[in-house]
Amino acid sequence: MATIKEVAKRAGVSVGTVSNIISQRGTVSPNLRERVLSVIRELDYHPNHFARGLKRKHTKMLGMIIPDITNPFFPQLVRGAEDAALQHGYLLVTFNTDDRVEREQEVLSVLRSRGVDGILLTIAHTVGRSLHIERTLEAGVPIVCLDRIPPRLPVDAVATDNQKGAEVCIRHLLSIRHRKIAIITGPMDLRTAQDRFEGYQSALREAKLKPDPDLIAHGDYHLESGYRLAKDFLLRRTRPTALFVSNGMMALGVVKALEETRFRCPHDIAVATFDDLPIADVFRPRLTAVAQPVYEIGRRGVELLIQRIEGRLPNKKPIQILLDPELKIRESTGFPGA
Amino acid sequence: MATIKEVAKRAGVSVGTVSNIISQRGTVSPNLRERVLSVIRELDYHPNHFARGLKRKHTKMLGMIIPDITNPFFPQLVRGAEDAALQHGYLLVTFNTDDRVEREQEVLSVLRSRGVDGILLTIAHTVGRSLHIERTLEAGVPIVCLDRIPPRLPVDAVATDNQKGAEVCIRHLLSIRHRKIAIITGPMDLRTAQDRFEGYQSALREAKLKPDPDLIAHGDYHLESGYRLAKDFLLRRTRPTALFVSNGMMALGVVKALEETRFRCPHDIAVATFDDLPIADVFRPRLTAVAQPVYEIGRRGVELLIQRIEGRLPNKKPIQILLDPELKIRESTGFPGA
DNA sequence: TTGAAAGCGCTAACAT
DNA sequence: ATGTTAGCGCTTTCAA
Repeated sequence: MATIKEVAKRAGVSVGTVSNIISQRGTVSPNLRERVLSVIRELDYHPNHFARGLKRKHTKMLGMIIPDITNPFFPQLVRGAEDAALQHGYLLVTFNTDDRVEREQEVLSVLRSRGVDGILLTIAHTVGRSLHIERTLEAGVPIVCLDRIPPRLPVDAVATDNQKGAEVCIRHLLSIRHRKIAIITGPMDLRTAQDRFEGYQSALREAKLKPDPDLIAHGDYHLESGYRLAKDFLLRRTRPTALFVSNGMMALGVVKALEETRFRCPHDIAVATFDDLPIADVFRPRLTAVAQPVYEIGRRGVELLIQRIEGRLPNKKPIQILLDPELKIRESTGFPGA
Repeated sequence: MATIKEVAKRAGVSVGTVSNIISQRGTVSPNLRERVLSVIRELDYHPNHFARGLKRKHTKMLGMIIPDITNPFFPQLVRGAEDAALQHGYLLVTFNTDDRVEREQEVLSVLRSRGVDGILLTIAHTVGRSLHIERTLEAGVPIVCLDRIPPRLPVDAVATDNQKGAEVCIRHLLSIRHRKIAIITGPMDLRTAQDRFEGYQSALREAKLKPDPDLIAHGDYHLESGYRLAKDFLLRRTRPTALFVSNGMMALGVVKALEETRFRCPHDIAVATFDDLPIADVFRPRLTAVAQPVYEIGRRGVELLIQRIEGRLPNKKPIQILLDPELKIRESTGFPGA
């Protein structure tokens, strides 16, 4: 590895000058700059970030903690974050927690000792307060929560407006004359699941319908529960006419149940889902879905985090950004009036 | 952030002693060690990784470069790598290249200047030689190639035995009496695609069948090409009786084509594919697939890389590990003799 | 416009 | 057994 010293020597200048040139600071004569730049190329010189970090007091490293990269929701989130981070000269280090709080704690600790400048966090599905998060915050490491907003914790966050998404979707179902609309919820200790459920209920109330306990099934956001609960609904004597699924993984389970039981959609039952997984395009009929701006959440999250890190925010008050989802009406709910 | 100096001062010892204690080196009297340790706790001292990296010449950071985390093949690869890296005390930093060589170059440069100890690389789909890779290798940064092995470049690698996988699969098709077996290949400048194609051909030759150009279609590993090429095959006057698809993304496209054209599988055409995407479980009929040990490739890749980094390998000779895939026979090819 | 030199926090070789 | 100290590669005054 060539060092700045070697570059300086070879170019016949001082290290200070080379430093000025690579950091685009100060004033250097064009011919000198040219000469130095060419030596840099020649020697295949890459500045050492550790020496730099040591001096500059920041690592330009961001940590990202997600439950599981293997869940098709997250790759897009990571992509959005990575693209934004790189654009701003930050490195992104990701970790999976498998939705386990102990793992989240461990990872947080690793990240801290590595001195990351800030952390993007999609919290593990947790019940109580999150002391490890508060402690990290207190230690002065900024955190931006993504997708899931921890209850009772003042923290920067970027997420989808889940309630609105569910409302819009249920309203659409109502508008095409559905009255027996079932829901498979997420795990009710998660805010996203609560909000989507709340949206479901408020849309029904709006239409003067009262939520029927028989039409409510509690899943856990995993494929298996979608499969099982959908089968339950399908195999009843009186089927609901429509089914709203609270996330994409469970919707995959629902599709599986549909394929297996050979009920036709939307003929026998209409299906709409939260999340528009890229993969969903493959099924017929294509699924009506509440598409979350996942990539955008990652992007905005990083931008908010960097603003916080660089002190470009007016005050300490946490900022929570809610992004609008988009309802994509497709064949699985039939067509209005059909 | 407390420094080692403050710890030393507060504990009334020299920095050298503190350093010895945290690195568990040298010999320190138990009482001194106790005293220092308690000061460390008291001050909430975390060693600065940058100063350490600057000195020790290693960062305990691994870079991982993949084409696109959004492609369902890669999350598992990343997971395997991450789990192994963490286990060995390394941090894993991932990057997407979108299969673009320029991006691969940029990323390699970022990684180098960040001083990663080694790099896991799934090369971008490229034609010519890869100078940037050779240069990185020359600069002494070990690289382990994953999944795709670059042609004409002596480098450590871990991949699936692609030829064998294709052979086993085609042999199975032959064993259940298929004779008109079509193939959708990958991009032929990729070794994996070549090898799978080679396996297809050699299995046919073995059965004294000569490959029929009409049954060979060249795709590009993306969903769209699988969709389009499958439709071509399906809409012919004389359909092939079986179709072998060279990767999972294209298989998704094939399923889409099947759903759209309403041909029945395996009745009208049998389908088998390379790659067993987790998502595939949702389709009916379930797809016969050559399952790659993806997670394992990631794991073994990291292990090989760390051995190389830590100089625990006997010599400089590149090690290429080929892992056996597993044929999962399912309904999409019907049952033997059916 | 350019150069010299003092650290950043830590490790490791060398003294004591 | 413990302390001293010279760097690691870079940035950043300050001086020339």
